[in-house]
Amino acid sequence: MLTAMSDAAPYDPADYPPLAVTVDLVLMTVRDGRLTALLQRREYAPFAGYWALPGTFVGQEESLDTAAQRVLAEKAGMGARFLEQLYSFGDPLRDPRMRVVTVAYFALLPAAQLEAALTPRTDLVLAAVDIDGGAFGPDAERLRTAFDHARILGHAVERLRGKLDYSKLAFALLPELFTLGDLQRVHEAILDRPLNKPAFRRRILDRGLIEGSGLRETGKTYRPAELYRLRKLAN
Amino acid sequence: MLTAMSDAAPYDPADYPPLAVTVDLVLMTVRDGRLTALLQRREYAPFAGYWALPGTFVGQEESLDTAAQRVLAEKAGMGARFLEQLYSFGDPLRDPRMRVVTVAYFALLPAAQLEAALTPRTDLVLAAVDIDGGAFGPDAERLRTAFDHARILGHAVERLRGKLDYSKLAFALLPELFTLGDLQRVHEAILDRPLNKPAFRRRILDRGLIEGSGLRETGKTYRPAELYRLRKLAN
DNA sequence: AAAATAGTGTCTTTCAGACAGTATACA
DNA sequence: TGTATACTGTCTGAAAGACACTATTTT
Repeated sequence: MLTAMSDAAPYDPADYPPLAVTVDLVLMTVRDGRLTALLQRREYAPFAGYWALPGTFVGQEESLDTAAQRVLAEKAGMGARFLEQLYSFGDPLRDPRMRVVTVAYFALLPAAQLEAALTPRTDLVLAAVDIDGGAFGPDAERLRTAFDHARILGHAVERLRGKLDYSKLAFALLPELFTLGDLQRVHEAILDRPLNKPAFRRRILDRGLIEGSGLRETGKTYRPAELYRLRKLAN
Repeated sequence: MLTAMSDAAPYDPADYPPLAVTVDLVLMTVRDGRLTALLQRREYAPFAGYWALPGTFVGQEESLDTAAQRVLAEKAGMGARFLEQLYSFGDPLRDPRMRVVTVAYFALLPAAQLEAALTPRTDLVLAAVDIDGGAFGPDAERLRTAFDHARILGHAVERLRGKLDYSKLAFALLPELFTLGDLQRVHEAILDRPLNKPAFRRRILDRGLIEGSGLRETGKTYRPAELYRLRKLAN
């Protein structure tokens, strides 16, 4: 029986059971109006042929955030515009081989940037995801997900929706210059429902987070929209 | 250098560095109009004389939630009305003795219930907390907190505020029967600001989560308020 | 009656949804 | 000129803040 550590004298190493700790990354973007996450096909048992989140063991001298950034750099090449810890999962049976506690993170990237980083790989897919953690391939077929990763995906979508209105997270999914239409489509993809255009514009502009660039779209067959950018100011 | 595990063949135990994993608990209540958390005075180095959150090591065969419930039972006797994972902290230097990753939880209890469970102990205090993680003793003196526990406290207060409006968490801080005034005082303590009474009543009653009991307060020197209870219905 | 809080009515402001209209690019 | 989308004006309804008022209990 374990006892509460703050009751105890200084630790005896025999007192604590060492566990493996990993970080799993939900790397998301909005592509073609759908919220998607990067999944990797597993080659080996268990769950061979199933799709899993990219992850890594946490090193002995490494913080959780650093481990997450390391996974991100491996998959997407250095930068993400948004990286945040999501939730930790520690069911003793979540990995059938051994006891592993995982700390899930989620990261956001503009679609163009993420797709560019992925080109060489064939075992990676950007899967559309829903609030229940369901993942769907290019032909809308359901993908079988490994371990408890469906649950992690569901948490990520939920967090994204919850923070959309009061954070700057949507801008991490867009290039530096974007139109209000682009921004609305990102919001609609995350919330999975259409939004009222005038109300959306008013709400966004009233927040004062973005400013017009004076530039306009080009190459469109209809009236080009003004390009906005995130204001550089505080926080 | 570690490699992403989903690239690797089945684990070689030498591949992963085992870490100690603990659970720390922010056990909160509202007392005398102030949001407070349970802290325990540390007897031994490091941080002897400082105040720390109660915690425990996570057992080899034990889920994170179960470990949190175990700490809760040790401090408050079985029941909490609300227990939720908060955030994980894994800075390599957060504990000077050894590498410890901690998963923080927070739990809510009515003040009367928590105070009853605490009576025998003198090394425990219900400290008023603020959004910056500051902790204050019975005479409003600032308490020195151990490890990164101030940061954990700040996260807990922030989470509580964020979820107050769209969850039932406030009711976990009240007895089964309570007045609308009691409920408003709980909200005000968590948000640390006064609320408008008619607007508060309308908002709460329109949500339909509570129902009048037909009973009234007794023993008050002024008009007794109606006692409400949480409706037993769905979710 | 005084004191103290419970509980209500109503005015105003704010903000989102709805919807129709005008504006401007290219084919 | 047609078409597609950008952008705007305005009505309506929902909900919160402010504030004054009435109600009900004990002392």
